[in-house]
Amino acid sequence: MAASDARAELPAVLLMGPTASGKSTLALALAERFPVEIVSVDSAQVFRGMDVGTAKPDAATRARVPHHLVDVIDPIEAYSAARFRDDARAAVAAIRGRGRIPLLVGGTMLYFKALREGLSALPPADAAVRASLDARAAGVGWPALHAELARVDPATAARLAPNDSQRIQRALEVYALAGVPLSALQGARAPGDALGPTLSLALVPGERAALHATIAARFDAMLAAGLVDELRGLRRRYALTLELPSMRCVGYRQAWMFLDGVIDAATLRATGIAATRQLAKRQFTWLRATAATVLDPAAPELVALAARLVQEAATRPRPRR
RNA sequence: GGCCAAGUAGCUCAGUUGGUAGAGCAGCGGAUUGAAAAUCCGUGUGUCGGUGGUUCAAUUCCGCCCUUGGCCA
Repeated sequence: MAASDARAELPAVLLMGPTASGKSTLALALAERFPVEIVSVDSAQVFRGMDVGTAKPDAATRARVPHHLVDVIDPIEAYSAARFRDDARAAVAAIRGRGRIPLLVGGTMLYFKALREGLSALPPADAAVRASLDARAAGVGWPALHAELARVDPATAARLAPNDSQRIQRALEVYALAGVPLSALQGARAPGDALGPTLSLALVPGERAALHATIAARFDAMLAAGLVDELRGLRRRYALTLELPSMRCVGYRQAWMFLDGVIDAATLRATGIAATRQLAKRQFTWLRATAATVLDPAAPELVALAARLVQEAATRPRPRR
């Protein structure tokens, strides 16, 4: 087997886990033992300038280990699962091209899914169509638009709740742009095997109470590190609104209300911590349905165990395609 | 020490003209196809502070006690 073929078959390592579970720490430990480059799978770390609240790796860390898909857009812009799928696949190919192992680390489970299973061929988001739908919903309410969806796309309407604003809007948007129902386009997915061989690891804390304590401590650390000041600066620099995807991120939304005087400091802390716990809970739900080797972050030999799994995946003979 | 008010779900509170109680938030479970740290769905038994009394029946009425807050000494 030629060396170039072996390189092309290096595994992509997927490291998934809820917020504050220790993913980054484990990833950096693996980076000391293997020639890896990290690909962030995180819908919040893509925003430039949002460093404190997204627990973004610092400059020293990024100088030591290459990080991809961090700081890719401004907070007034929007990212997407489809763009992530494209960007991540390109990054994985480039990393393999350098003979290194792509280590994809993060907690945005929809992005992992888009990467592994692919996405259907659908029209991209259209700001004008969305603005129009938002305006109509403000007048008649989302249940009325849900009823409208039921007339043009009964299959999609049937699986959506009348108040699921985001999905109703998307379904109507697709119909407006494509002229055919979303349900008619979703059947055929672009194949997800473009990722090549993968090792899927899930870092799942066994004790919820311990994770909750970690979450609280980490949010306090973010406040102490200047989360509110960071947002104040961002609001000066950009024409931000609370409705932007960036400002819906955990911590920033609460800090925004604090800066506006809607909530006090104690409420900022309480709601910020609660929102983080709720995020973690949704991530648990994804992980329970995701095929992966489960690791307990509290395991004494965690790094050694993970390293062995990566070693095995990297040296296992793989059939030529 | 006296007077007043309050003690009900993890938290903030509502309520029962006596038939053992319910909201918001939190928590927990689930969904998830170009905004996903988003969006949405489901889920509420707790010595109703303690104790004695009245009553067929007390969380509810009465007595005493405890705790907290306020006012007066």
